[in-house]
Amino acid sequence: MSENIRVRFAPSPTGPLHMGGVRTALYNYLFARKNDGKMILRIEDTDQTRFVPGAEQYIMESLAWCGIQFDEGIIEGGSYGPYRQSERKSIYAAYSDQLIQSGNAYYAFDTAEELDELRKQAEAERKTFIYNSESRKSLRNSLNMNDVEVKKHLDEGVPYVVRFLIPENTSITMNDLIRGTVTVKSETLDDKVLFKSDGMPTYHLANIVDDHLMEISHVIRGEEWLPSLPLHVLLYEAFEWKKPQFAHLPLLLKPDGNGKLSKRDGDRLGFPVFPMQWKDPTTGEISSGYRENGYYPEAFVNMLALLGWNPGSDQEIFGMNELIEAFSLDRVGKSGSKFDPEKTKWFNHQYLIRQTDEALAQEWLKWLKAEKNLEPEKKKVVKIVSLIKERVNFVQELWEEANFFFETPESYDEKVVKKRWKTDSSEQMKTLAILLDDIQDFSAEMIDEKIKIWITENELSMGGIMNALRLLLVGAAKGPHLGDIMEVLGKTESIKRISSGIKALSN
RNA sequence: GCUCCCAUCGUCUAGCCCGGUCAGGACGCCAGGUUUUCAUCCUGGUAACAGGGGUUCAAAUCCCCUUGGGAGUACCA
Repeated sequence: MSENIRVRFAPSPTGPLHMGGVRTALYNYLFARKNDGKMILRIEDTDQTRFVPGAEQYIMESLAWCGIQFDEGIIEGGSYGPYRQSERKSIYAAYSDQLIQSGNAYYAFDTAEELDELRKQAEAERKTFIYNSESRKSLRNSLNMNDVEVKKHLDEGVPYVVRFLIPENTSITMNDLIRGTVTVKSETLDDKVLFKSDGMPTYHLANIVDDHLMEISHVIRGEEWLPSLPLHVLLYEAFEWKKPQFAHLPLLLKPDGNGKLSKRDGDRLGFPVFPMQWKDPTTGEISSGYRENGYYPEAFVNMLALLGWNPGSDQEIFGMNELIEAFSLDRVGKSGSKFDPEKTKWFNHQYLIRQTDEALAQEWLKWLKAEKNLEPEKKKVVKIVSLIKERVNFVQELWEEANFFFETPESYDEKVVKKRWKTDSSEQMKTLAILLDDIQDFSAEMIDEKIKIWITENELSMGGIMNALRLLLVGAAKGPHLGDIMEVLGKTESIKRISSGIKALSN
């Protein structure tokens, strides 16, 4: 029996989760489900200064909207809790102490200001200050003090942090499921802070301790963590703990130019970068979300899944269960992916046209009530939707393609008038109106048949008649089959539009 | 700057590990066809192995260098 698969998604509640984060969560989720493992949500809120109210709630709601479910977490519970690091505060100090005792960490009494100053100085000389095997020899830390001095500092309550002691002259070899073997020399690493002077652990310590305690088997996270992997590996070794397997996901890049996808790109190029709308609690600024923009969560997830992973086949449309079935970490690419807002729309189109007419009508009915204060008969809406759904990417775009079903045209597209409204159109339309009035069963089939016969008998041009008629009924050169339009409008409305149109255009 | 990661059409990508295919698919774009219009749809087209060196009968595929891009470099995660 192999080990139990346990993965976690560990966001920091410092703001809305952006789509890159959603993708990381998604890959974790797919991996867990595929391998009969557990998916855990852990909130990493060790930085009290960056706490943003509502962010935690937002993260959970977004993931729920996407259909990403957790087996353990702050809502779901579980036997490895608590799942919020701020509530695990008491756990970490002992591990920090353990590292000091084993000689893997030390106290550092340098103040933030002192270090800032050193960084500034180094920068002036076009160098970078690093707290490492070289510089630590001349700084205010326990490595340079005897036990009495250290104790004195501690007893007097001098603020301190705990730093990890990077071993000298070794090379660290790490294995990444996506990148293979990565090797780094220990001299290039710095003695990272593990425990802050405010009594909270840093990400590095809390993360390793919690992953160990929660028996995480696979750490699947963004590539921005790759540079701290050596530290994490060293930490596991210092604790003498079994390491999880690591997989560092490539980043999501901006659609144009270079760099990591950011909120600004969305504003600039006009697409959401967040799954749901977010209102900044301090500035009140609103960032748009996929949900509010009319995207189906399935489409959003499908798009995200294919951004950096592929099934190795030509299939592009995947439901969640199909994604789970097909997913594997070794088909995740190594290079960053530029996000394509256009293809995202295409995905939504694919999901929209797969909705049943009934379901789509239900959605649109809600929209019509909310946006246009219309409450049309459902049967009619189902019919309209069946006629036009192929044309749109979003439910809210249906109106643009179908407004004429609800509103009598008030103006007529001038270009079309010029092209389609001929001198004899007026007479022809009058005759046609009488013909239509005569039809008892006002169905598309019947209408089509009658018109066709009339046109043939009088040797009229199909295009000429139909285009002029369309102009009167729709006001423009757009829309589905005319027979269908008239069936939906009904006899009375159709004839009314023809008469008023003739009147308007004869002036 | 330093450390690490990455590199196939404009974009997402298959192919690379285990060298031999007209380098395949999708989005977008363009053209043609269907249609009473528009859209859909169908057909076709556009367009890539970053550059250079090796290894080999043969390199997108293996090796090296260059270039380009990305990330990290906080008492943030």
